Amino acid sequence: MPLRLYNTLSNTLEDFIPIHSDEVKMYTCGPTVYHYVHIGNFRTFIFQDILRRYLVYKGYRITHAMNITDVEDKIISNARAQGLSISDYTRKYEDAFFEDMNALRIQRPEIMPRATEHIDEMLDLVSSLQEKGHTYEREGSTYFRISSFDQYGRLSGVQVDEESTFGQVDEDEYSKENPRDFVLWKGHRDEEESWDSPFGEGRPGWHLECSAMSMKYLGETFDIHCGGVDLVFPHHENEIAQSEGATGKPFVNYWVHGAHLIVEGQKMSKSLGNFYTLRDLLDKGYNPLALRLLLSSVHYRKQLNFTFDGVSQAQSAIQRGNDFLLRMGEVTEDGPASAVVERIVEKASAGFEAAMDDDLNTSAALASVFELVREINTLFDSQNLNSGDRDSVLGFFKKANTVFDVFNLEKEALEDQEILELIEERNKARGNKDFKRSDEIRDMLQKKGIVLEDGKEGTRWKRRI
RNA sequence: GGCGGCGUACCCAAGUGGCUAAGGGAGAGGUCUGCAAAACCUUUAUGCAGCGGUUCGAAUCCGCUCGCCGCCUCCA
Repeated sequence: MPLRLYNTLSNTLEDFIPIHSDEVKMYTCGPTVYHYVHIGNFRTFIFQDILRRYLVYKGYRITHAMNITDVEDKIISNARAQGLSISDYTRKYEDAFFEDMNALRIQRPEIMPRATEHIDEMLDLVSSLQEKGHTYEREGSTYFRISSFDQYGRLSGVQVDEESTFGQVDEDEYSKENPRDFVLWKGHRDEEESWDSPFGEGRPGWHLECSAMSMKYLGETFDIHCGGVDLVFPHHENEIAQSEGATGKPFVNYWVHGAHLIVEGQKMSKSLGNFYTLRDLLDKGYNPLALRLLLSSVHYRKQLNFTFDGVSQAQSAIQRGNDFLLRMGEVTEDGPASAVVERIVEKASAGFEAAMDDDLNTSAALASVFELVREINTLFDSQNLNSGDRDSVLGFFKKANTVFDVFNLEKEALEDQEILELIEERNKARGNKDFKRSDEIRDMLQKKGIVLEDGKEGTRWKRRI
């Protein structure tokens, strides 16, 4: 079955058919590195990660590019205020971004270009646009004239006539022919860092980098472009205008946008005091994978209300999956998989793929995983499982986890000597009815995050996530 | 002013015309245990914001009402 994706360009669900049958080229708008990336940004990056991983799951080779915006108004003013160069200022946040991505198990895109390293490509693009009559110059800056591109507004549905403009227009935009015209190259001001160019000394407009870098690495027409909904207008609309204006070819076939995150029912903002970075959650003791699951488990086109209770709930759900994997590790009897187990695995697998194929219905996909957990647990309790069953179940789990990547499939140091010795000592104490000593050991391990489970088959231990 | 989304159990959340309304969390009961905890199982919506309509049949389609949120301006 083909993957179906909601394409903002057509406002409908479409079968996903890449330009090359076995290969997907995709571009996602990356972070502006002027601050630590917040959990709302990560909601978008995680949805993109799920998409990319599911494409790989479907067997596609993937080339994924994500830009790093390291030149932009806030960066320039913050860097100046701290007396740093742009690169010294941004590098810290860029490094932090990569750390956070690792913690959240967001796969690193194949190509992560920095805007400041692609000024030449951006200038080439402006030159092409100039040759084709899409630009004009005012007060040292070069603008894109949207009236020269008749498809303008096709993605967002925004009307180009001036009367439909609502709200205020920036003062320094008064000189534009149309308030919706956007800057390609900003003329030099004050002591800002700047670059020489055929359009005068200056720096690139924000929209320019994504067009220049995506086409450089993915071609003039490529498969998927993602971002948060807020980018539909004007950013992505402008990207289309710049790219198609310059090449005369379709820029992107599928535009896929993720809904925003709100916090405790309100828009996340610093003034409301509900603005969180991953670091804030780690400081409060939450596991990054719990955030990953929470952010993955709501459909990407539905607004997600972040709460701390939600993170805890996700953490418990991961624990349930990990506990299940521990139990599967205890299956010892050799033998071929039974028909019952095979049926359960097939059902789960079909359910998982049908859900993901349906515009990445992650909630339903996870339901398939947990339904299997319950059914196999029941069989496990009746002692009916052998190694074939286990391998079949784990095979499914492993595959599903290539997409979600929240469960612990590593056989972690179960032979951890110190812990095993303590458990043995405790069981001896229990045998001698020395419950004071046995409880002491139990409490001590508990404090280290290790939970003991006394059951029929003896004592099992696990680490809490 | 324009455009759009959402409202399903105590919480999160699938389901968008027809079998018993997924799944997770929490609570309750049970199994296990020295006691616990943990784990596992069972269980919890005659009901899908409200009111009307279409239909043999609606959470699902249509209309109105109420409530929440977003975009149109830098923004994931």
